Amino acid sequence: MGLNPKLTLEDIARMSGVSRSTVSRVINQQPNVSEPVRQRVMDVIHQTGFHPNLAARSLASQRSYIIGLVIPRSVQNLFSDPYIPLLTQGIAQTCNQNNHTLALFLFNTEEDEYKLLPRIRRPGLVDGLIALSTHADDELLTQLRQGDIPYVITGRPMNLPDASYVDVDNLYGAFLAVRHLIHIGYRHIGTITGPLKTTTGMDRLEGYKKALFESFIEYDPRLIVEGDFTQSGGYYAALKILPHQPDAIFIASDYMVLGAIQAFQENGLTVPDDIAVVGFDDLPISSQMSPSLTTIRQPIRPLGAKLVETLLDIIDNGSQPPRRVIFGTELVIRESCGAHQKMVFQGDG
Amino acid sequence: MGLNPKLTLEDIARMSGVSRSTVSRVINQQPNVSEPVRQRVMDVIHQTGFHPNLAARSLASQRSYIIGLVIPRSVQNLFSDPYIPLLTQGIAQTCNQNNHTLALFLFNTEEDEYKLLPRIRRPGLVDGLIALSTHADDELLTQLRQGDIPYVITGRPMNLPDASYVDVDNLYGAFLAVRHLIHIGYRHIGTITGPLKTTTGMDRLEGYKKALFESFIEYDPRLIVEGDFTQSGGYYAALKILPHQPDAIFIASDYMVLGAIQAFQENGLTVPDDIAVVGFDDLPISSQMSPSLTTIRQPIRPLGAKLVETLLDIIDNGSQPPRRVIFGTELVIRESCGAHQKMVFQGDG
DNA sequence: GTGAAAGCGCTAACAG
DNA sequence: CTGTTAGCGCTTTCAC
Repeated sequence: MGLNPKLTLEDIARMSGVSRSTVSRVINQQPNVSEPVRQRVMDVIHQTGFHPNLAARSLASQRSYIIGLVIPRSVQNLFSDPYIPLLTQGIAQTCNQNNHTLALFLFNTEEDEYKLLPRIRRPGLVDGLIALSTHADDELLTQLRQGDIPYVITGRPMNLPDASYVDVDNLYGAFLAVRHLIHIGYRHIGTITGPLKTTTGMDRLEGYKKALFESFIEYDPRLIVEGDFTQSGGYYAALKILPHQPDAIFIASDYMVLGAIQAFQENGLTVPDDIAVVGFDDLPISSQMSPSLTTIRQPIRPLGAKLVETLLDIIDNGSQPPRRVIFGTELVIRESCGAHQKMVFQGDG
Repeated sequence: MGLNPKLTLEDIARMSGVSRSTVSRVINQQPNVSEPVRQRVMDVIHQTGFHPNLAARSLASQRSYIIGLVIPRSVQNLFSDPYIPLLTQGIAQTCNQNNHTLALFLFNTEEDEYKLLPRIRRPGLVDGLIALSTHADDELLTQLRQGDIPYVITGRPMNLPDASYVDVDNLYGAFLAVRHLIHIGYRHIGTITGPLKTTTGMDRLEGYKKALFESFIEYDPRLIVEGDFTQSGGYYAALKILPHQPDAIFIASDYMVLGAIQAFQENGLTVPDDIAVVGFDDLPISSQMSPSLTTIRQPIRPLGAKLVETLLDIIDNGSQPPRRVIFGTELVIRESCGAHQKMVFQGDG
């Protein structure tokens, strides 16, 4: 199979008795090649195991067919959150399907940031970028806006009116979660939020407030504790909220739930009997843990797929007008909310 | 700062009154440039925000400065295991430090495998590859051996005598874990292994056996259950081992511990009182969970760093002789083994 | 439908 | 120490 490693278009052309251009046309599936010729060239290509050199193609066509995934420092600590690997899987798979290569830019340290940002912007490397969303003052976003590289952001960015992004309906998702708790009968409902300098954190808090408001429940500021989407963040936030004795709690990410539940256990509280829990994300682990987690499902892999598709669209057709895609979310009722114990749940239409 | 996007070496050369070659020399930090000239060129480069085109550089120098990380389908389900993201961080960071770009090749489906393998081998894309280890019959390894791309493998591969790899001392690590349990006083010690068609799984099982053997404890085959390094794998393996009433158990990865502990809880067993546990990896979560996990620490990030360094060495200096790096491991004693309750632990010299 | 020729922007001998 | 020159292997007009 994989025979001569260093063939060029020229060689294939000679071997099939045509010109370089024709071979190029065949490889790129362009029209204007007669069927017999196409066949002949294809045969030679298969027999030789030829692959065109990508650097040369990039240089000539001004397209590398590489897209970059940028994970800024501010979400680095979240890399153990299964959310990111899951999203990455969706992105990687869609890259493959579209014959693009995925470059991964992880910013570990501030030093990385200095070295990496200029490199990313080098011409001839990536055709476009997918950036994980962060707070507004992130250096990365500034650079993206100034640069001329097509990009798309996961999650609505804060001060980037012209940016394209893909997001889920965080507000409505959180609203669903809290309304569900209210329907079951809880009234003293707390929340552990995401970082409130991100739109994701803010929107989910808004949804929480909206659900309470809709049911004429006044919210107690002491029952709102800011988390940071990490497991240990969830743990400490839970400790902070516990003295105020919520009977139920909406936690803005499943990964934080893991930490929070540990805090509950250490304080002798069992879920859902002593405290009901609804999360957000629906990670694979959420259905397997015990008690299984009632949560808001967001379509993580499809989100990754859409990010790639949107980016490719922008690369091909320009960044204007900005693309905005919002995925819906879905309430998944399991054990941790206590619905099955407390009442016969009858839908919440 | 980021001004004109489409400058070329030629432009910089003209602007600083020298030839293209000289600018190239300055950029690549080659000798044979007088200090004044270097200064002048550097000034122009900074003022213009010039970055050389990477595709052109790749083509001319036959080096892309991109290295690929290949995660085969057989470890895809492990992508939620924090081990992989951690390793990826180490790899990414070291790539940055060495001015290389990291390309991520995730094989989700069999289809991906067909599309991706040929693409990876295209000339002009990657300078070399880091492959996560898998079982011997993985298509990927076959392809790597046949191809002419430099590569290095994480974990000793099975039937690849000439391959370079970076690994930890799995056998001795497992040995440490089990010897520790024996020292504390347990005698009916079980193990949940990794996949036994991988060297990692096999070596850790060997270490378990060796420790028992050394203490003249005959091993009970019913206390050895094969896992697959996943959380749910740990769960089911634990269910399978429980009827045979081990008083302690060595679990070949911390991530599997998470599943196993859930199985213990559901069966009314508490750790370490009813069953002692020692894991392997020492993930960030291992010290935070409750009870905190006694485990074998392996230096995951340094491992990633060494992988990159080894690969770059191979790229520069050839793949012969094969490089083999084995990292040591370390027993980290926490709560889950019950050492502190059972006895005053006095080291195990 | 096919081929010839002109680059893409850089590196790397080779002169000088 | 610096400049000239010849490619790297492909895409892409433009003729025919």
